[in-house]
This record gives sequence, C-alpha cells and structure tokens, in this order.
Amino acid sequence: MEYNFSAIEQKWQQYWRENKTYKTDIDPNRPKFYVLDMFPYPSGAGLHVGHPLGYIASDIYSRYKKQKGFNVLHPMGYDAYGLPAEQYAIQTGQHPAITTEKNIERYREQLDKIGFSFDWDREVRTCDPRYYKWTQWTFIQLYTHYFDIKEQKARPVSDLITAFERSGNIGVEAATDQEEEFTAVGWRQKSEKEQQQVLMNYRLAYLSETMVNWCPKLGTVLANDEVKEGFSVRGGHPVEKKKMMQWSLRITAYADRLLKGLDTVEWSDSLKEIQKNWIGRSEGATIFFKIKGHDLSLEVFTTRPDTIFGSTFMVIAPEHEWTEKITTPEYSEKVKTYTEAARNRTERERMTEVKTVSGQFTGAWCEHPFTGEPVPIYVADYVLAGYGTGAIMAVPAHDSRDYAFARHFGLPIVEVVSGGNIEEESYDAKTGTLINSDFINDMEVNAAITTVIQRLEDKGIGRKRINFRLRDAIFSRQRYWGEPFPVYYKDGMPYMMDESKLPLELPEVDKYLPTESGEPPLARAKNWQTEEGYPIETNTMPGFAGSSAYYLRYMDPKNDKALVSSEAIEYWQDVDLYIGGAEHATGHLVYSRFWNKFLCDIGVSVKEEPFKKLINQGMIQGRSSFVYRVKGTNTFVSHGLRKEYDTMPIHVDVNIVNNDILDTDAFTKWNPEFKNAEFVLEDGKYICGWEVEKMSKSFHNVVNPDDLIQRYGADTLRLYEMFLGPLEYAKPWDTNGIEGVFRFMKKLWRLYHNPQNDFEVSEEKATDAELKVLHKTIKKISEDIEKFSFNTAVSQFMICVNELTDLKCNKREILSPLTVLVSSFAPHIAEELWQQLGNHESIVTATFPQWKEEYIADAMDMYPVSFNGKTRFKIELPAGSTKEEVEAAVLKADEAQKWLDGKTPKKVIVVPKKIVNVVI
RNA sequence: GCCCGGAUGGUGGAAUUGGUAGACACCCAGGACUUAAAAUCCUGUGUCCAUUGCGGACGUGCGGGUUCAAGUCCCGCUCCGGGUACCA
Repeated sequence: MEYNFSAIEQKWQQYWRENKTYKTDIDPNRPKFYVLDMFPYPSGAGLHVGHPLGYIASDIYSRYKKQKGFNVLHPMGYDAYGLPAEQYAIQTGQHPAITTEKNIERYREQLDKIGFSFDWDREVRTCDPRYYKWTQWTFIQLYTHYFDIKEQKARPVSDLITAFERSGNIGVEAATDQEEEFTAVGWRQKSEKEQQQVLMNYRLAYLSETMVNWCPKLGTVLANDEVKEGFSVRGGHPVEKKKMMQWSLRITAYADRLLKGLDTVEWSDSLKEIQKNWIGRSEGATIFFKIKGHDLSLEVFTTRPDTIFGSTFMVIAPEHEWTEKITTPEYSEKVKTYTEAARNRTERERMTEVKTVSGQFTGAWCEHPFTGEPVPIYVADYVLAGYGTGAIMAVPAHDSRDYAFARHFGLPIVEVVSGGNIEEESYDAKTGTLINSDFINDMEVNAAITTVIQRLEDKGIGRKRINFRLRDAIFSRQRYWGEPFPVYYKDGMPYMMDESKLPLELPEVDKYLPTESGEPPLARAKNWQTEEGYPIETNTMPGFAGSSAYYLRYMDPKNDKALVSSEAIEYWQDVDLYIGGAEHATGHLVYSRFWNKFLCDIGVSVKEEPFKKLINQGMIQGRSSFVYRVKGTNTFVSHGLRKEYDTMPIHVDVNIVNNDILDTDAFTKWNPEFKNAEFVLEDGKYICGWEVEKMSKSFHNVVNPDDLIQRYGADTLRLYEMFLGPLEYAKPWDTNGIEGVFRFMKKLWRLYHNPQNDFEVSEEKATDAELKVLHKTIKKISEDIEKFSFNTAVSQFMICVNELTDLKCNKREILSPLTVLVSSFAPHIAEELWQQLGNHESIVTATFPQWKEEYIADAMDMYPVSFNGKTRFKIELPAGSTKEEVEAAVLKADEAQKWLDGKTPKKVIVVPKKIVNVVI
C-alpha cells in the first residue's frame, strides 16, 4: 500500500508519547489559550463515533492556535463518579473503583488512537482523593461563607457573627431563609445550638429539611435538572416529592449574577436562552392582604400589580403553612380532604392533570388593600408552594389559569385592562389601558405597575420584588460512589472537619446498598466516625460536585497545597474555548458558573465567568438499517420489493451492511434466529431500508471508531467527522461517505511521492497558478478554523489537492506550507510528510503560514450577466474595470444581442466584481 | 401551550453585507487500465422538455410581498428537532 496509515499512525503516536510533545507549562513569553472539552463519564460501552466529534474539533483548534504562537492548555480527564458503575457494583459486588479504572483504561486506549494533543500529565479524575480533596475543601468554604446582597458577593460567616453581635440581624442584607428578626441582645441570649441554627439559614452550603425529588428506584434524592417530566434523567425511574434533611447549596443567592454574566460570554443564543429560562427572573411586587379575623396578612407575589383591582379571589397552595390556621371550622373537613388528596397525587399526576381545575374554599376572607372589599381565599394545587410566596391574588380577567378557576367555581371576573374579550377568554397581554381601577384608570399597563407599587410602598403593604424560578441545589445523595462530606455530627449538629483531615477518603463497605433502616450505604462502613467518636455524614455529593471546578484543577493538577496556585490561575485565567454537549445547559453549566463565581469571591479564581466561548457540538445520530421479514416466515424481502409482501421491518447490524447492501452470509451468522433465513433479492442484491435514529445498541446502529481507524486510519476518521457537516448541527452518521475522505488522503500522499512511492519533491520555483492555489487555501483554512467551520475547511483541502494534482505540482515551496495547514486536521500524516521534507522537529512547532492577497488576486474578473434577473452568459473583463466600462463591454458582447433583441435596456446594474443585470 | 433552532438534488452538505443555487463529497451509470479483483483515472449525474447542433422551462417546505435581483429580507402557514411547563 502506498499510503500506509497504520504504520505512520503508530510511529507518531509513539513519538508523541516518548517526547511528551504535548506537555504544557506556564510560559510568560507567550499568550495563553485554554481549550477545554467536557470530560467524559467513562462508561462500560466505550466510545462510539459520536463521542470524539467535539474532541476532534477542539484538537484542531488547539493545534492551530499553537502554530499561531499561543501557549495552549488542552487537558483531558474523567468524570469518574456516577450511577452506572454503582448500579453495576450493586448487581455484581464489583467495587465501582475497579469498574471505573477498567473503563478509563479502555477510554484512554480509544482516545490515544485518534491522535489527540492532550497533555496527559494534567489528567484529573473526580474519584481520585487527591482531586476530591479540593471538592471537599470547596464545600467547607461554602459552609463558612454567606452571601452579602449589598456587596453581591460571598463573605465569611465570621463577619456575619460580628454583625449579629453588634446589632442583630436587623439591617443585615444577606441571602437567607431566616425570617425571625433579632437584636444583638436577642443573639446573645440564644444558646450555641440556636445560634448555629440561625447561621445555617445564611450559609452557602446548608443543612435543612426540604422538599426533595426522591427517586425510590435509585434510592436517592435528585436535583431539579436531574428530573424531567417526573422521571429521573438517568434510568427514567419515577420521582416523587418527599421532605428530607438535606445539604443544599444556596445557588439562588447568585441568581442575579448568573443571569447578568450571560451577557458577557460568547455562547449560542439558544443556550443562553435555556439558562435564562431556568433562572427565570420575573419582576413584580409582593403584596400583603389582611386576613379577616386574624392578625395575619397573606403575602402574595404578582408580576401584574396593575391588575390589583381585578383581583376577585386569593389562592394558596395546599402546602401553604397557614392553610389550616385560616380555614374556618365549617370548611375544615373539606379543606383537609382536598389538601390530603393533593399531597398524595404524584408529581406525574399533577402534571398530566394540568387541565383539570380543582380547589376548595377555605371559608376565610381577606380585605382588598385599596377597596376594602372582602375577597375569598381558596386553596388549589395550581398554585405551587415552591414558587413566590405560595399564594397568589387571582385576577381571572387577565390570567388564563385564574380564568379557568373562576369559571369553574362561578367567581366574578372583572375586566381591568382593555384590549381583550373577557367573555371568551382571559386577556393576558401586557398591553392596554386600565379601566375599573380607581387611581390608575386610563394609564397604560407599565405606568400602572409603577404607580401601584409606589402606592403599596407608601401604604406599607407591599413592595417591588424580583423573583427567581431557580431553586437552591440539593447537594446530598444517598449513594456510595461519590465524594464523602467532610462533616461530622455532634449533638445532631453538623461540624466541618479540619482542613488537615482532608481528603476524607471514601470508606469500604460490604454492600453498595442502603442499610436495613434505610440509611445511605456509607452507614455500612466500619468506624465511620471521627477520632473523637463523632459520627460522620453518610450522604455523598452529587455528580456535579466533581465537575464544577475541574477546569481550574487542570491548571495545576498536582498541587496538594491549594486547589490551584495563584501563579497558575494568574497565567491561565479562564477557559477560552469550551466544547461540549448542550445537555448540560441546566446542570453542569449552571453549577460550575455558580461554583466559579463563589471561588472568585473568595479569591481562588480570577474571572467572573469560567467559560468565555462555548460551542455545543451537535449530536451524531445513528443511521439504522432494516431488513423486511415476511410475517410469520423466515423469508426476508429486499427493500424495493417489500410492498408486495406483508412484511415487518427488523433492525439489522449496520456493520454487516455496506452501501445499503446486506451481507447475507454475515446476516445468517449474526443471530442464530436467522440461520436458515431465505432472501428475496432485487438485481441479485439484498437492499436494506434505513432510518435516522439515536445511536444506540438496541438499534444495532452503533459504529465504533476503532473499526474505522483499523480500516482507514485515524487521520481519515478525524477528517471525516469534520466533513460530515457543521459542528453544531445534529447529523446522521453514514460510514459510506468516509471513502471520499480516504481517497483524498491517498491523493495528498501522492503529491509528495512518485508512482514508485518514493518521496519526491521538486525544488523548482512555484508558478503563479500554484501559488494562487496555495494562498487561496491558506486564507480559506485560516478563516474557516477561526469560525469553527471545519467541514468547509476539509472541502478546501480537497479542492486544493485536486487542483495541485491537476497542475502536477510537487514543489517544496507549495507542499511545505500545505503540510502545516493540514497538520491540525490530520496530524499523523503531516508529521510523516514533514519529516520526509527534511524537518527534524515535530510539526506542532511549525508556524502557521500567512496568505498574501497579491497571489490570490485575479487579473480578470468573471461577470455573470443576467437579463431581467436570469443569468444568460458570462464575460471576463480586466480587474479594476469601471462600472461604465463593464456596462459598455457587456452591451457590446455578441451574446448580449440575442437577449437584447434590438431593444434598448431600461437600466443596467453593475455590481463591481459581482454581477451585471440588464433590465429590458 | 410558551421559548429557541431548522427545512436546499437519491444522501451529507456549500453559497460574506440580497448578487452565477447545488461547491466539496457519497451513491449511481458509462468508460479506461487489468487475465481478474483491488486501487487509480476519465465522463455524466437537480427535475422536465429538446437532444441534430443548439438550447429552453421549472426549481432552495407551502402561500403572499419588497427588490433590477430573494435560499438569504418582510407577512401568514405547514412539518421536524431542542428546551420548558400550572413559575402568578
């Protein structure tokens, strides 16, 4: 074989390993550039062709940046804690560390074969104690800090204690669940335990009894982003609401900064939109409604204070703390029945029954703050306890849910904003003029909102309020395979371990299951207590703990004195380019931004946002192949003839299908069930049908990169993955197309070699035509890499090689820069050719060539000439011709006469260097 | 329901600010080389009509519009993908 990819690739992979070609160090003389991939969870299935897509793109970019003179940090590691290894451990008794280690080895082997430029000396694994020491350390920092709202940053809890000792919590503006106010005296009168309980309401990592997503099948609590439509994202098991004592992170304190930061990063609009919606900022007012017969005021949150005169009833959530208190004896029984029914409905049921209106009058009334009219209070489960205050003022005329409720219970509907037809439906739009509204009559909605808020504040019965949908992140998991909390309990109160005790290593257990009494697996560990005998926390941390700051750790992975040294963070700063899947939009990408902001507040990281630019690579979908079995037989009909029979499509392994033609021998061996299969062929072939589906084992459409590397080489695989289409798009994998890229590789090789496959380049001076091809290519490749348009870059390589082949060009002056151009895409072949060209150092040290416009410029411009917008012929004119010259030349041209047909053109449009359009 | 994307040949896709639609490939067909195969090379390849040489008409999901000129801009739909869901 002329182009012996397997020898070349092995040779250079070994060379890179032995020479540590990709080792990176701080270098103050060169600008830094940090390219990061989302690190993988090493699953047992290994990599399929979809996984490396993003890695290839980031690798090309890294190599390019290096050749552009940057000091590039391009690390890789493993998100090694996770459910699959633990589930496997439960089934087999195999320690998850062993499974994980094995899977990592397999991943590494696969990754190495693709020829990535990772600096493996910087590898991190989230399950490594040397790594999770810093995860635990950060948790302690979160515990010992609170969020100062005025300064919008984290401050030590010790500052808070000082403030309490001086003047209590009155006037302290902090993110907190603390409702009770106290003075300095009040603070001092509290017991140690009471004080700790108060402080817990301020800490950024706090223990509290909260409503959690409990997944009985997984035996653990899940965060909001781990639950989708009432089922766990991992495994798809039902999830229910349950009240439990849990560690949480006060991420809500950072909601505003998380939102504002989005304006400063280069992420796709759709991703920013997802995060914006997830954070869910809404501006409105909090209003107090006096409850009749009680010394209580019901607090509601509304984004439409302008509609207050249309509020004809109140609704509180079934879980509202006052539900029982305010219900009159007369309604007590009914309310109890209702709230209990509501509580017993699962999340799932509540969601599927969205359209069903239900609720119950409590017998209680409150007073309208402006009119003094009595307003009835209902309890209904369309109001959520977890959002706002868990209570609303219902305005049926201008809120569709309130409208449905009012219609169902026959409550009055009062129109207060003109513009809709409230006989038909509620008018929810935020435009119109206020009516039936006393002092805000005739105002526009926005003006009315401001006026009402002002009036509420003057009367002391309400104020402007900004509300977020974002919830605090529940941080405990009742699982084994995760980071242990550096926490012990004394008198039932949690205490942080001393930093010197870190890392607190994950203990051995006899079984990876909860205890008989329902405690998490760590409760099985022997001596799971401190030296003093205090019990240690038995929960472990969730998946996002380890992945929230791994990008910082890569900067200084072996440091055992700090998460990252100030020298390293000052140099590397932040991630310049982050590539990964969009599925992390509401999980990892929110948590790590929060985590980084906190670390920034306490002086560990130096940038407010960790990921400057982020690209989501599109999913590679599978292309499934089908055979058509005649129902009830063992006969299979080719795709084109299937309609003549009563058939059933069956997935067939794509690896025994080539160009949609089934290898029938392989098929009979593929599954014993088909051993005696018979085929109805067309043109002597069995043609398969196909469909685009998710790439998955169950569809038999998984394509393994190892097989392709074996057949075509890693360089071809890299190029083909890029050639498939734009990086961000979802696109189906079709192995057929790889042949075209493989042909290109062979053609490239032949430019440097004679028919006997001997290296042979000419030292002759390049011609203008050859220089033009080269410089056109340098320009296109540079521009395409800068805008991550790798598919068009590969096309340009093909065009370039086709043209050079046509020109029979084998000149060093052209081929040498071309080798550098291609090296970031196909590093192995480039290294080989580079060496053959007489270089002694790796091509990664080469400088990326710069194009010269003078070589690209044409002496002539080609003008397509159209008549009334239809292109009719082309004309070549000297470059730099004036509009008048172009027009004259066109009208004089022979072909023009035919289309002019003797008429005088009404108008001639000349766009220099572009087009001529003659209007007749 | 709401919010984002997207729709271009048999297939993947290309096309600065509106300026030659289909680059580059795959597939397919025909041919050259070969005992044969592989590999390689050449030709054709949006659809339809005409094919004796020209040529011509239609074409970027659908229906309108703006413009000398629309895949690209505007209005109204259809379908597909993603996010989110009683968030007041």
